[in-house]
Amino acid sequence: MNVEPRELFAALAHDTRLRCLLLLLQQEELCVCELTYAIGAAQPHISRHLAQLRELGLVSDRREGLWIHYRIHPELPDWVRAVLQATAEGVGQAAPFATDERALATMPNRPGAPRCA
Amino acid sequence: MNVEPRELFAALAHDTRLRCLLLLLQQEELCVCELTYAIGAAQPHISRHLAQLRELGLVSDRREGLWIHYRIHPELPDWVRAVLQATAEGVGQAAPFATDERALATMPNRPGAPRCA
DNA sequence: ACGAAATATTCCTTTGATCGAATATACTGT
DNA sequence: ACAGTATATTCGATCAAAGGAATATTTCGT
Repeated sequence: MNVEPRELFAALAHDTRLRCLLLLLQQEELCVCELTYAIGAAQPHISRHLAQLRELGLVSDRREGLWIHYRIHPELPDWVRAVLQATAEGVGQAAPFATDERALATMPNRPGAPRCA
Repeated sequence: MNVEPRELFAALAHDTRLRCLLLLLQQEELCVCELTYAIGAAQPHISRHLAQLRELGLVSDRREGLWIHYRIHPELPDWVRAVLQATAEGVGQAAPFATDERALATMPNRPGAPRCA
């Protein structure tokens, strides 16, 4: 897979998209409602930005019934993953990224996780 | 020094700025005319984008007579440097970044280097 | 003080991204 | 078939970034 640096960085240059990517970097897989809850934005807002990440090939999606689960694209080039990893280490403890994780942890009725129990 | 990820990535999301930064990552220090020659753009174009990098604190500048030498800001946070490094390793061998280095290598009358001989 | 070289800035126009609100689509259970 | 839930898309308006061309600034040598 080929990722143009200009397009990658343009994608990362928006808080909503970066927050989604950093959450996905931690959580393996998340559905739209989980991302919406964690970030605390309107659903169309999240969906729009997820669409951009999808069109760029940065994330892949998988439908499971009513839910669509997103994850970091499995074939993402190593250097792109390294960029994300470095960013997570650099700013992951600061707002709003750290608070996103905490918000997600307190979400009730999460799809996926509950049904594995 | 504090760098907002949104601003960092917005800065990297332009080829001219990324080309300047990747050249500086290799060359320690370069003046505007060297960057202009290597990239092959108009001087005001380069100068404008260098100004943005400077205002963001990503590069520092040093005047020496008629020339102004730029370098990666010495106090750049580690994670930002890691992002640049990963990018250089990922796309440094591809156009236009690789060709910039070759163009710079063939530049005649470079300030700085010549007078050290 | 003047001309020349290196660099920076301004002006104006154009293009592209983002947003809120509304609406559309896809799937499930009954 | 219908209602409800999750997700995606469209529309129109707004705002910021980028470009070309021209010009300003700083410094040096004489």
